[in-house]
Amino acid sequence: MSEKTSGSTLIYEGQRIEECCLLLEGYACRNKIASNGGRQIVSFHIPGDILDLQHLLFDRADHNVQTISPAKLAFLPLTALRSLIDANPAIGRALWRDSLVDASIFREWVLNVGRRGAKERIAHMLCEFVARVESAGIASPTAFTLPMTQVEIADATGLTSVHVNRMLRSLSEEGAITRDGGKITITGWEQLKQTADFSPDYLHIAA
Amino acid sequence: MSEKTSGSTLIYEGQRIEECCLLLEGYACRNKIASNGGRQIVSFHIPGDILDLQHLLFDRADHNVQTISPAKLAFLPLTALRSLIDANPAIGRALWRDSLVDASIFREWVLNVGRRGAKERIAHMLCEFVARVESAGIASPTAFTLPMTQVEIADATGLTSVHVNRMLRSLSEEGAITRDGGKITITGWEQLKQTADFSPDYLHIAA
DNA sequence: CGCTGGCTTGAGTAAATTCAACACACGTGG
DNA sequence: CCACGTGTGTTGAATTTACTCAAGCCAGCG
Repeated sequence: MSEKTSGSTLIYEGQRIEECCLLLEGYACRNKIASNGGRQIVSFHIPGDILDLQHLLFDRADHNVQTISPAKLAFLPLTALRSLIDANPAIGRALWRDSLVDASIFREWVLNVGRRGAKERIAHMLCEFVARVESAGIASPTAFTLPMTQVEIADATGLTSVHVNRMLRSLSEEGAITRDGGKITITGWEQLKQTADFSPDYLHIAA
Repeated sequence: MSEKTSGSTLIYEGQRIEECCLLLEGYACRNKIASNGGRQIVSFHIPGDILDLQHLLFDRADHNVQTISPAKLAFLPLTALRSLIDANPAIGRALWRDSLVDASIFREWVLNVGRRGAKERIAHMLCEFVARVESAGIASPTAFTLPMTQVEIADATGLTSVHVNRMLRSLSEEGAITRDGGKITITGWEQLKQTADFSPDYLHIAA
């Protein structure tokens, strides 16, 4: 078990990997950097998530993994995990399914960044995050303050933080969210879902 | 085995799935539709690709699958595929790896659509496609005319077809590509890679 | 106390979209 | 056979969206 401060980089792109990170407490993200300097967050992670399952079958990381809050992590040696899976195929299937859910979320993100306007895009990202937090039993959508900064929201949605700020104000004026000292809470869940074009099917949550 | 015309929809979002599609000849894409009517292509597929591996573990499709050229397909019943994997774990691992490569490509697409300008974005998409075609042994990058239309390029890059047209002209003026009656060939591979910010690591091609 | 990181706001600019038209190839039906 | 519609590509002009640049605020912290 290991404690990390907010903003710690756990895995660098190109790094050779020997163990898998399990997020126990706190929040994290995966991101890639373009050569023009732009950072794109490709996923957020919540307690219980495995952050780099792909390293069971890839030996090098193709993206970075960073905490976005203070966090606690467990590191599982890949060799141990591999023999666990060999001995118990059901675990392998469950983990495979996990990585397929990951992929489904990436597809939705491509849609989100590619074909939705700025406000819808941000709203969708918020909806997805709280839907996952709720499904993990961590909190209810309406009683939860989101852990990410406006810069992180910008990097996740392919926008600038300035524009995110303006859109958040607009969402808050419409009553979908409430802001207090930079902390975002969702106070108009139905409305947020509607402006977001959010439907949770792609999360494949049902048992 | 089954033949399809260009533009056939093989799988609809929400559909219940009993078999897996293997693309034998021709090209296909996976896409999602936003409620504002926008279509986002989330991946292109080449001969040899399995188009919906995720249905081994999901019972409903979360996106559409369509041909973008005349195509030949084989359909594998999921039950048969599952018992094949149970009997032969190495096949399962190979397929799992396949789905992880898929996911890695989705991540790169999120970056592409989120953080690159229009021209780089298109160039990157073209680079990826020919890199995959080459790695599959179908053709060499420079001697291959791309199978997709400008509308499809637009839907894959999150742009409009009008803007794609202008950027293609610009790429062709720079000598990176050559166009002839709507057919695109890559005639400046090194230059295209450079404007694209393309590095093939994320394709995890190495054996 | 002075930094730093995060948030906010305004004004000007750049990028990509929208709207509108037209050209061309193709296939279909009269 | 030709007429017609459709899909694809092309181009220009006006518009919108989001970005850039710049400044300033506030809270937390060394």
